[in-house]
Amino acid sequence: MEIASKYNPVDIEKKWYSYWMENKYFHSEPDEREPYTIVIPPPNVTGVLHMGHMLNNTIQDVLVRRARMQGKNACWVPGTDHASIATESKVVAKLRDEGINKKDLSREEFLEHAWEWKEKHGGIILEQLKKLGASCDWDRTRFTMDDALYESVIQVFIDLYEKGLIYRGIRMVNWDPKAKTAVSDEEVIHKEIQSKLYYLNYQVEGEDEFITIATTRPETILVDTAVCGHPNDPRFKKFHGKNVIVPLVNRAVPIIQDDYVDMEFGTGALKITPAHDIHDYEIGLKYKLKSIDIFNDDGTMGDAAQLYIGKDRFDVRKEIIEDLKKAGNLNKIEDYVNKIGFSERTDEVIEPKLSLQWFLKMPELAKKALKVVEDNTIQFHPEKFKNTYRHWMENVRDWNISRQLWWGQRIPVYYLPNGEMLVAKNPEEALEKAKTEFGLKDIKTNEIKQDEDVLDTWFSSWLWPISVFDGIRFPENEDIKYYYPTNDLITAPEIIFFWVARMIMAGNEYRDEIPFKNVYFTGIVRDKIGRKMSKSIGNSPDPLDLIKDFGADGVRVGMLLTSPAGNDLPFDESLVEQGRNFSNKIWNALRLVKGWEVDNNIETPESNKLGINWFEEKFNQTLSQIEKSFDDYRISEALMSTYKLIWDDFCSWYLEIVKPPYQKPIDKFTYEKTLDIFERLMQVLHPFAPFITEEIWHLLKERQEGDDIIISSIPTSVNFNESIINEFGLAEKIIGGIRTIRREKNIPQKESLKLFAKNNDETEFSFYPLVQKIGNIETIEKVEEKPEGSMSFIVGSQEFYIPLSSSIDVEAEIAKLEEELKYTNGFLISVSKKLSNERFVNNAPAAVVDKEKQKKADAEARISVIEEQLKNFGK
RNA sequence: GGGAGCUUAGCUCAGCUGGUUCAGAGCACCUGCCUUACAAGCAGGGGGUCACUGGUUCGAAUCCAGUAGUUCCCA
Repeated sequence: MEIASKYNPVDIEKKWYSYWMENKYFHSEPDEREPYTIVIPPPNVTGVLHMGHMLNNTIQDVLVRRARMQGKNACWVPGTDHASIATESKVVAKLRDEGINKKDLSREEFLEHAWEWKEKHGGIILEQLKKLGASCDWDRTRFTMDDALYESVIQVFIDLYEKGLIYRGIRMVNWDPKAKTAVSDEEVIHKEIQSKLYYLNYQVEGEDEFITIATTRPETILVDTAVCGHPNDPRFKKFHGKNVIVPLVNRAVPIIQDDYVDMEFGTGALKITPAHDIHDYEIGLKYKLKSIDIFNDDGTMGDAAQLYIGKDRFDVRKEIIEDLKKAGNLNKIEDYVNKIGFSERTDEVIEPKLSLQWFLKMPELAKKALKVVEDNTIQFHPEKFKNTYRHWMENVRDWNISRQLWWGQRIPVYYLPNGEMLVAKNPEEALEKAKTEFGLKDIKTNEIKQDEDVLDTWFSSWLWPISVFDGIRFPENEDIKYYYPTNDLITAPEIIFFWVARMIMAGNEYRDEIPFKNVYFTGIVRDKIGRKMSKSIGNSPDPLDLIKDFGADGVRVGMLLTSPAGNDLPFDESLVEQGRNFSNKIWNALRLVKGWEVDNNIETPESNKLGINWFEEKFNQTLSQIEKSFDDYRISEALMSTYKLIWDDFCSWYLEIVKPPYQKPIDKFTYEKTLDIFERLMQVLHPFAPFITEEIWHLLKERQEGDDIIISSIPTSVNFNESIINEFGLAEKIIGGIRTIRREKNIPQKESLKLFAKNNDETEFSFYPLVQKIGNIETIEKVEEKPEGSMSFIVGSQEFYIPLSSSIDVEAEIAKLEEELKYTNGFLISVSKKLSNERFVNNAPAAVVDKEKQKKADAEARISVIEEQLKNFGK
């Protein structure tokens, strides 16, 4: 068979992915087997695949493929979420490019455009995931605005409303003037910003005096409704009960006193703007101050400002300072660093704004959701995220669930002409309820108005593990009963509150059960110098290019090799290069094995038998480590063990041991054993590198239809004989000794050597035939004395000699021995010290003391061997 | 301002209940090899006072306290 010397993934990956799809291997239906379920963290319908998705979905695929090979009924549900803010703004922008203003469209017309956009761009990420090898059950693909999921959200809203957990209220909310909607606290990112502190003089009404206030937001003074000082502050006591004049607009506002004010900050005087600051708002409530909103929804000045109407808030800030300066009210300007909130979605500066919003009460929901994590009913990996989770849960605030947008589930609240409201699944039901429950027998459809707002996208995502199985609408359906709770959730710590916490709440509330048993938090993929990968910096490679260049397997392996749970992944192309090289290594192992000609008449050489026996033990030892790593969710560790098992143990040792001489045939037993081992290795690797393993699986042996690695049973570890592995370790050391001498003396591998072992009580090394083959050793014999003109090395306390034709550098030999003697003596001293310490001998466990005694004996034996050698050199 | 975490080789990290080779792995680096599976390779090698200080202990990278640096979360 002719096989290319370099592995070429492109065609192979395409071939197998379609093959798996055709055979429905990713599809799952409930049956008698144990289920294994993962729901994908639904990517934004607006997004394209980035490196974070690659890492996250690779891990999911590894777990799903492994579960499938363990005989579980594996189901990985894919899908997308509607991302109301992001999508709506994209659609608005697209319409703008076409000369259409959203304001000119009806809600229905706009939604038509939005759906059109979704149909066109919505599936991109999912298609890209296929290139990565993701074995999602594509027949189960869901979208948070699908009818079933939409209805589920509405049903849940109604239910929570009826339970009294949802309420409507005027609150200070985080207003995003770009998206023109409120966002939740979790969607605000606070950043330190270099700004200015402006000191402004307010004249006291009827006096010649001024009060100086300090503010970072001079543009809001126009709607100030008070100035406040600390009750104990002598600077303001005398003004109590008087008014000050707000500059420029010349409005009189009261001087009030409250201990909220920090006397040390600024001038100790605080301007109060209840409509635009949460603390001012509270003071406003306390002193019954008027609350005047100065801004329009887009962040421009509204009519209430009286001045600068229609201008942007940041432009006004510059302008008003000039005007204040002219009017003589500007005292001074200082540099000042403060924290400003930015919208997570649009990066716009958040405007605190009073507005009428819908909220979900959190304390009760949070309490239960905290408990299941605290008691490890749900396990976090790594565990440290429990702390973050606890902290948030214990300080949780009500969730603002309304968004002033159109793209999303419209809030199912209907207002009657008299201002009363009701909740209903749809307008028809609302009408019915108005008639029956509110006694409005003659009311008409157009007299009932539905709330204009939609629900926060997370208000659909939090139901995801339930709603993808339609478990909200039909709680007793077969799917939800079988697949829920899901097993593992793989996600980023950034959305632990947005999503993870809320899914747990929803699970408790609607299934009375946790949504998943384990949460694996991935890190952030960063570039070489530690920056987060982002489109704007342009420091992210295109994942699809990477797959093209290095193969999906190479990318998967490369990413996972250095990515422990919860740790950031500093991405470097050398990683995927390593992954690609690994594919190539395996590929060439295949070339070697498939190049062998089998001769049924050859006996199996002793060295091969030894190699095979050793590898079986080693395989099981490593397999048990891999299993343990998986149990602990140490995925990268599991991969590293697999990597070393294949590269080091199989390729570098095993294949070299059993490899027949050039152009000589191989015996049947070794050949079949080797195929068998190779096959098992590919199974162990399959979850990490699905494509190349499937290809090799089919190239190794003739397969019946349906005998595919993806659905094969992954090997499980059995007991292994550690002493065989240890003895092989000694063989490795002997070979190492031979190689060192070859290198030092420049003796090529082709030139065979003789090896002598000092005859002593040491047990016979069973691995000698293997040493002979790998070391190219003609004969191994026992001798009483070191042969003339030979070099030596020691393994344990066994001496070996290799006679050389060339002369020996006696001085160098002596120096080497003396060096070693010095080290061993030092070691002996430290061990002896320990053993002569009575407190150690008395307090340490017997096993530990015995070990130390053994170490001492070994060191002594070794010392005497070295000393004897030195004696032979006449020292 | 409050809380949590981290600090081990040039880089990314292991190191589970203190006790073999407890100072490790991969990559990077250096040396020698185009050895007929693989130069996307082979065989070797160097490199760390385990942040610092103190404590507990027969014994500390490991447990405790403090200090410094750093990251994240919350306000």
